[in-house]
Amino acid sequence: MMIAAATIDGEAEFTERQREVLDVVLSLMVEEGDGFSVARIARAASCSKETLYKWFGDRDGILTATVQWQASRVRAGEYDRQRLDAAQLRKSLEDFAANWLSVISSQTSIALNRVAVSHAATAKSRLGQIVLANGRFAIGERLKPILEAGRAAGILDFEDSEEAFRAFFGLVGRDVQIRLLLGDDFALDRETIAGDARRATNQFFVLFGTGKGGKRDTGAAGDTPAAGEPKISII
Amino acid sequence: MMIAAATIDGEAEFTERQREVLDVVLSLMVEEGDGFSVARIARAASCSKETLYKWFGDRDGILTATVQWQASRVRAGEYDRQRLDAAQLRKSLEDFAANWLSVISSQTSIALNRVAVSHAATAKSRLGQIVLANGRFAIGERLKPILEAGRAAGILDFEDSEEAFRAFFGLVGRDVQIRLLLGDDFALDRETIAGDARRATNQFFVLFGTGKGGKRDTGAAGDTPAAGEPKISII
DNA sequence: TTGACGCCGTACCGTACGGTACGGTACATG
DNA sequence: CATGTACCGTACCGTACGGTACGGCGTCAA
Repeated sequence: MMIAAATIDGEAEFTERQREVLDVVLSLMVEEGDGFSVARIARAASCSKETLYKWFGDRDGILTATVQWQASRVRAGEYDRQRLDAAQLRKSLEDFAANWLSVISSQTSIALNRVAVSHAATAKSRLGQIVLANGRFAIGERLKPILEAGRAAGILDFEDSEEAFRAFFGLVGRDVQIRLLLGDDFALDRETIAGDARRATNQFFVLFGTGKGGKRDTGAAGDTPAAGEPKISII
Repeated sequence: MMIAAATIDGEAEFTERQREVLDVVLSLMVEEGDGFSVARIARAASCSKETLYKWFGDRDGILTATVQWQASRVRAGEYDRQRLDAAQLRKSLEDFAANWLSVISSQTSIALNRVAVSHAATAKSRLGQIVLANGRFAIGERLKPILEAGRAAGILDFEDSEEAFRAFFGLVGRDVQIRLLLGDDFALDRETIAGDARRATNQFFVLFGTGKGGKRDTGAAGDTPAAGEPKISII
């Protein structure tokens, strides 16, 4: 009984043992996509199939719980936005971009997105919605206040923060995610990520900056501080 | 015997009957993802499973042939680049963007990309590479000469045409493809596509235009000519 | 007419999977 | 100790799928 439930936003409550099992499922996803059987999960996690079905209902419930568990795990990292000058805003955006690039290029994110995409074809799965809510839309809701603060401070200029965010999204991500999802294993090391983040931020400032304090160049970045560990989530 | 073979670039040769069958497979993909059996294909296409296996080898061969058939089908549409002034270049890019947006938001493209993404998890399938070659990289190779012509004419300024293309790619696509792949069924009608294409082109000119003849605004587009039918491919 | 060929429809086979049931064990509670 | 609970390991079941085999039919060429 007592199937572990959770919301689309990833607010799931799992026991310690359940989290262990879900981590095993996650590693299976990374290694084999979603082409593994429930029996394989049970073997890898040293638990019984009966327990898995009792906890999560069915196979799709196991995958859903895994995605929610991953989503709820990395919820930390609030970007400070006091002391807002152009340099500070630029650094925030750059960190944000680097962080997001490191997330979407991680094996975990690729695996989760692949599974969610393949399950999105058959509408009877919420995986796609969950990944969207905790990926694309979560970072949108987290970045837009920063952009709006930049506008309030006279550093940025745009009408719709959603549109501004989507432009930033495109400048940062470009073709990275679709290429990775389709199996193009091109390298994306720390230096590349940092350079891409810097370039995207520069381009964003060219498009939406007011000029009050921002440098302007659209070329490739030179030396730039390495991005920190991923603080924002997700998927 | 005689399994129908084709290259990664989609240069496949199929008989009329084979093409009929592959179109049926394509419609099945659109309707049900890749969760259909070979028996289902045979029933829907009124052919025997034995014939399918004879033609395409195995199930993965059927899917691969379908992707290649779709890729080889829509190979038309070469953008003219004589008479290159800024307005002409701007229109080319705008058409290109609108065209690509209409392609990636089509049910066919979404279905094919979903199948390719899910199969990219297990390395024993070429689907991801085929879609990449005929999607992302094909449009890159088709657009970059246009960009370089614009640079040669003094209208655009960039160092690396690949980087310029990727910026254009990001400005046009933004979050559209990943949202659609994950099942976010948001509307993308002709007017929206035309407006997005115009906005992206404007932003691209802001970033990479020399100013020799291009208007400059980054805001949302007003009235704009509707995009034509998809002329460039693909997937 | 005969035979070869290509294809359809269907039956068949082995397997692997999702899901359930059951026995056994550790532990906690009274 | 007795009882209940939660779980593991394994066996089991029904089904559905990938892949193969076979009979039959239309076509075409000799």
